[in-house]
Amino acid sequence: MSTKYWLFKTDPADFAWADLKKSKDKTTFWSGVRNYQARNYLRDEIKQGDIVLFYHSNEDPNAIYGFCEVVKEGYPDSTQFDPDDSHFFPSATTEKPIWFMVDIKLKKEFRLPVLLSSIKGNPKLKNIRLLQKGNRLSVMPVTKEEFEEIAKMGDS
DNA sequence: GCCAACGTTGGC
DNA sequence: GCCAACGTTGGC
Repeated sequence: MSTKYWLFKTDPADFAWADLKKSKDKTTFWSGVRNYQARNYLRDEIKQGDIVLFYHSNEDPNAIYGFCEVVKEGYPDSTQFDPDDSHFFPSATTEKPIWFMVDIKLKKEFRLPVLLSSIKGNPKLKNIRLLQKGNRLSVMPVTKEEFEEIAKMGDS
């Protein structure tokens, strides 16, 4: 089984790289995704051992701070059942959950965050999903080549 | 704060 | 099943 590579977006006001670093075992559950395409990735395609780039959106500057390893595969997102949670989803039941999450553990912090502007300036990354016009997916695949290029940028 | 792009909702 | 209205995302 080969490793796959992903990019997760987060608004740092909600959950930032610094929050992950403070988390127990540097591990967190990735809850709150409410988009069906992203849900399908979380439920069906993201496997233990896969690698996840960690991207901050709505920040100045936007950047990838490092990457994580998937330590638990898709399971029901508990926030969908909690009426007090902003991600509560009334039509979901524990028998028929709609939304899923995975657990990720910090694997490596980049020496230098890889800025969105640097990604845009790198011809090798011109096809990356992140740069596609109107792209709003918060969970998206990246290729091995794209991951390796970004990891190199973060280390140099 | 603006606004383009997009996903979802709901009336028909 | 269509599609207009609406809310949200996210870069600038």
